[in-house]
Amino acid sequence: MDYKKIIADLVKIDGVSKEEIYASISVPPRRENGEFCLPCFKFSKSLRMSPVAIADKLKSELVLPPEIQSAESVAGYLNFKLNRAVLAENGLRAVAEKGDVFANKPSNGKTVCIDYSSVNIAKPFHIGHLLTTALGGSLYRIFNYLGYKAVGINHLGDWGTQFGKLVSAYKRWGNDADIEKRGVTALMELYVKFHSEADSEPALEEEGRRYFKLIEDGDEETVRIFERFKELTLKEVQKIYDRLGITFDSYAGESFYNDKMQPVIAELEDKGLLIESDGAKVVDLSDFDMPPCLILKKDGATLYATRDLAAAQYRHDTYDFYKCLYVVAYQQNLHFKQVFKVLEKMGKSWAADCIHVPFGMVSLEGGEALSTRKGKVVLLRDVLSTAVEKAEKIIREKNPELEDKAAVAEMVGVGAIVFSALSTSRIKDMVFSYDKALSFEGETAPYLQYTHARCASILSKGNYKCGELGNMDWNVLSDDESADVITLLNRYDDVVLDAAEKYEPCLIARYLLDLAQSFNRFYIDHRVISDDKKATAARLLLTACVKSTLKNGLSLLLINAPEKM
RNA sequence: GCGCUGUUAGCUCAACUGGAUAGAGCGUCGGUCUACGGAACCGAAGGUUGGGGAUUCGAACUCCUCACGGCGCGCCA
Repeated sequence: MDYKKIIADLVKIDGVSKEEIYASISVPPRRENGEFCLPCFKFSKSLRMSPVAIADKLKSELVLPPEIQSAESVAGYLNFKLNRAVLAENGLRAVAEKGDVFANKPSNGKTVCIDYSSVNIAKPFHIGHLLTTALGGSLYRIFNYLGYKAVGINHLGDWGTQFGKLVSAYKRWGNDADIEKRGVTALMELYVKFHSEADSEPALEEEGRRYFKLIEDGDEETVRIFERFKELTLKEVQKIYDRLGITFDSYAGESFYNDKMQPVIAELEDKGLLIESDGAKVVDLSDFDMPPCLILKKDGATLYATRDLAAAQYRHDTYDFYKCLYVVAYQQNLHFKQVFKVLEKMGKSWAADCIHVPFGMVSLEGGEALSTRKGKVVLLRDVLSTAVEKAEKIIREKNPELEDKAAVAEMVGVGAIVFSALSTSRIKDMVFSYDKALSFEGETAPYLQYTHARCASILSKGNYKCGELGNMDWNVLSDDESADVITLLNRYDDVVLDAAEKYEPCLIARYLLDLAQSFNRFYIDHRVISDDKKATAARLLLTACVKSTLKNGLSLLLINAPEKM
């Protein structure tokens, strides 16, 4: 039910289109002014009337439909109060129709590629990777929910001389049993050792380059070693993805594009875009006030941008995407601007559909940057298990009878961490602190999960049956608290749409907090289960709608909602 | 130096895209339980929205300018 449309159809202003009126309708900041309002200030000039007079005049001309209870002219605003019984009936029926578990919208035939997480081989998965992983994973679910086909791409960092160095270190100091046991940690230590040894023995650098050349040339033994490191890393990282509920449709990373760059380079050459500069080959972007985009090094080797151009072309050819998102930190703003501009200069009409979705930096308390080499890392695995342990401890205190404590603790602990990454605007920098990440009160996932469990508990006590509307008294939902909940419930699909358009899962997070808060207020003030059967039926339905919306919204944020906790 | 970005309560963040008295959480202080789950709810204190200018009936939001922080600016990715 689109109340703005009802109001826009209702109000007639000379020389102002219905669309314009629709766009002007907003929500008053305070409840006493109603659910919707039309500010009349901007019509003042063309109508040659004061806003107050306009609002007065409009009010006198209104013929109110059953959905609207009253209209009032207040200081230049035309305020509308809804008929709350009608609001409740229409609003709750609409949510109830979606069922206990919302299904994804019907397919719209559009594909959205999402490049996210993009782990580096032989590097630990630390909290610096949390944002891209959570944001991308959430956008993946949001687009699927809205009827798109999302394609998750993990653009692996699996190419470069660093891997030659790693092989070199492995050959010198590697211990298979240790690597088997400690996995990526052992690999990373080898890599760090290589660097410290190379300081005193410069020949090592050359050796590293030589091993990388062997990988490039397809030397059987070296490639086998490298492939094993790759498998090992992916196996380890998969455990994290499983805990976060994240999946990928493609692991085509840097090495995948080795044989796909030549055609792109040739095309650039053909189109006369490739020019020489200080021995390197670049695409000039001075027309756009940007530094040139480096395509080939002096020695003819390809670069980051070369690979991204090939990847974009490949994704376009393979997926025919509607949008191709790059969920990558804002450090690479310029890089993506350049790459997309080069695509545009190449005449790719789809260049405009390539979108960088930037997000802020993660640092440690005290302003320290994360650094793998300096050992300044907080492993995501450790953060997750710490959170889960804490959740388990709290469950043992608060709900010792609970079955499946471990499973619920996993949902709560992991949820808290993921939510902390998704609850604020992407672009803001984030200082990681255990204290904040492990908070389970206030604006957190456990608060939302708790509210969901509270709903579940009420529904089970009230013997609520999903889909059974039956005979109920809608008037009992006319109070402020109920109306707030129902108004919010009706905004859900708009919020998800907005989150998709802006690539901002935090909009859903904020919304869910509002919804949970308004429900908890409702809960405190109104008894759901009472002797009045019709009233009980209505309040149970409201509770069920809140529960299913919370559950669906949380799932779009990669968070599970237990029935009990 | 140039470019991008950020700056809102002690701290972390909102503000329906230019609307009415700028709202939440944490923290502080004070309340609400013989419970349909207290991981909750209510109240209080706390703001010149970084400074200054401009546009507008109206600005946290648009424009200009300054300050402070982050990031980036050719052979890494």
